[in-house]
Amino acid sequence: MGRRNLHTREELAELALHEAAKLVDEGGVQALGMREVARRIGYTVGSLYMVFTNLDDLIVQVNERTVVQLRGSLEAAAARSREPARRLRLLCAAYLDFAQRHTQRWRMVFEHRLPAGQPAPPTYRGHTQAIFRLVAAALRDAAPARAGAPSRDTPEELAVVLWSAVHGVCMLAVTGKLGVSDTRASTRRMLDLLVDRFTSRG
Amino acid sequence: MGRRNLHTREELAELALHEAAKLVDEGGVQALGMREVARRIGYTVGSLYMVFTNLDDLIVQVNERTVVQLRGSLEAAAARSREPARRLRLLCAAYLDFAQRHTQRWRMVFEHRLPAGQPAPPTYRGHTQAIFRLVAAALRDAAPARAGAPSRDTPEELAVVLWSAVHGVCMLAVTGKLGVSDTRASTRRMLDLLVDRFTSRG
DNA sequence: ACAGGAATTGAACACCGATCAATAAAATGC
DNA sequence: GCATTTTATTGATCGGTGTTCAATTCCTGT
Repeated sequence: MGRRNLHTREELAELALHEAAKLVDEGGVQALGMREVARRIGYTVGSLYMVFTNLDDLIVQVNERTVVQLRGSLEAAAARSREPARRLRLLCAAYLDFAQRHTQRWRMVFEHRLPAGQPAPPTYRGHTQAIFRLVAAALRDAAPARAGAPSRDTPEELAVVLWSAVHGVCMLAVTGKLGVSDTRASTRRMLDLLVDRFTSRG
Repeated sequence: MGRRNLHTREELAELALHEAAKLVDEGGVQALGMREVARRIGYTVGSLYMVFTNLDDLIVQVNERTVVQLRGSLEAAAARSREPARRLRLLCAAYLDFAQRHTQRWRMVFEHRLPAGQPAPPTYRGHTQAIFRLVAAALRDAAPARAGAPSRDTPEELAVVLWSAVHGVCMLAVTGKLGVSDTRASTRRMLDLLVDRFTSRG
């Protein structure tokens, strides 16, 4: 077959990314292969290489979408309450919810290694930092409430620490590496406990 | 070549596991392959399959050793102080140190997926729980010091939360997914901050 | 010394990501 | 409307992987 022009390059990329994401959700990174993606969108491998430089590129672009989606979920959660402490808890719940609903894609974001060379695309950092800013804002709003000795630590630093911690709890819970019961409810309790302890002194 | 009997099965496994660990340390999971391991220990692939059922089996056994080594490091750290708060900080420092020294092998422990079927071997859980017990013990020792209202949360629950949090900080720091500066010193500060906040109310 | 068994190999298989000449259809010029 | 150029698409191909297994070669017990 020669050229068909059924889809533009953008459409082809869209199809591929969509199907790739589905593939990952179904069977983890391991299930993601160029041939399988091509088959599912009705093309052959060669066509994918017109749009993606290689498999890593495809993965990075899927990850980028996942991060955008995650950021959206967290922003929606943050908008649901003006009360800082409650907002933090909503953020945690949203993060855990996302990790549990899109476990495979979420893991891929954090576990994929790109080969030796250069780092993730700059847009990654943008979204990551936006997430940190959501947490930092909540922490900043929470801090003045506790009068008295103001903390030496900036909300930005605190946000990084707190969110890394939340991330760790979600990751171990979701991957079952805790060796303990990992019910949805118990994990939420753990997160509440973490935030409680973390914010109990400003 | 026929049988040589240069090594017993155990020795062969030992050689393979040792070289596999080195391979991972050098180039991550990606660098670990049956053929390469075989080449390095002076055998061919076939021989490896006398000792390991497949690559996943090899990986799991490398991971098991890593976990044992990690547990040893943490136990040594815990033995270095009887003062609970200080002991917690030593445990954190030891964990971070291990993650930074053996980054690739450490990541493999948490990131490796074994295919669909059964979970990690039971010895895994044993060591994992031993680690949690170290943390729980320190927390238990720390709790009575703060008199007044005793916490409703058991030290075991607290240990799981705290250690998951510590794990998250170490992981994001070590993999550079934070998007912020990830110097050794700053990460240790983050861990101290986390433990501080976490234990400031018993 | 011999037979039986066990260790070791190397070729094979099926799959993967990646490349690229060949091809067929659309786009363009006339 | 026809010829030419351009471009999308294919499918065969390459080197690599994990895995299997018949064949080989040596050790071991008698």
